Amino acid sequence: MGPYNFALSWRLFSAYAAGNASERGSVAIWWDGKPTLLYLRQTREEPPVIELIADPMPARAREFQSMVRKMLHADLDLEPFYRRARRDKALRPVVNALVGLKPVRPPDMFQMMVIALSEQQVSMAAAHRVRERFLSAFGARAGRLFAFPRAADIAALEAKDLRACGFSARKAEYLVSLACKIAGGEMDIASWEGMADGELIDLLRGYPGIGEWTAEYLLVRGLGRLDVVPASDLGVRRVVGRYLAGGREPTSAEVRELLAKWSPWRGLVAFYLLAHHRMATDGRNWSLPT
DNA sequence: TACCAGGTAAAAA
DNA sequence: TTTTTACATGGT
Repeated sequence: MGPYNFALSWRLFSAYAAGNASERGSVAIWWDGKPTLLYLRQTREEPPVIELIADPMPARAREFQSMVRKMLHADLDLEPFYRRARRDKALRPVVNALVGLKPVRPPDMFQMMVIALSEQQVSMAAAHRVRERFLSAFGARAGRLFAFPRAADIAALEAKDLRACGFSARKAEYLVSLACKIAGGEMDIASWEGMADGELIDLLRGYPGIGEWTAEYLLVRGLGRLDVVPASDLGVRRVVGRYLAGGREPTSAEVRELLAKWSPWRGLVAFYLLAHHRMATDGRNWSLPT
């Protein structure tokens, strides 16, 4: 199904994955009640295939593969997006430089909530360090990596336990409360599947700790709702300003206007702009392994 | 040393 | 109703 640049996609995903994933294609996840280490790589055959090795090989192999396919957006066809983007002066060089890039999403929505809450307000570097401490304290070791703790694991903790990782007292309370709601069934993630983006954003915003930014972030990054944009996101505002508005820094309302014409790929456009800008500026060596 | 960083909710005005 | 403030950590 169209191009897939796994190495590039994984590098962007793993850059801030703390101790959960490595740059070379491994990631620790929970499966069948056990912390499991996965290795992923793309073969050189034509067409390329994503090879998947788990240690130990997991139960329910078919379900397992389906979960991995979701993580990788394996069923996303980029071609319609590229056809549209290549007709646009601003987007053409961006997509041409990043052909085959897809977002990688965490396998678990509670994990995505931990990531989102950790990234509220503070720098990516600060959030990254907090998650490292969180993982080493409460994660489940799989090889040299850690699987994120599940909601039920965190539901059993006190807010002060999370405070010790560097979460603010309020974020710590929100995370324990969210964990309790998921573990207790009050928050039914399976039921989100059939809901429209806007409806689901409104639902999520009703939970303490989840504001507009977080709700939108959870949808696009955690659920793969690629038309959703966290328009108030500072990074999004900056790249949309840089690539689509002559360099000034737009408000979130202006971001929504500037991206309106990209539906149903508004979130994907923001992702591509962020990726392109990061690779151009952050000093990391983004060149792919040979 | 300040100040800012991929926000949120509660207090104050 | 709208505006202001506290919050935690890491980089500059």
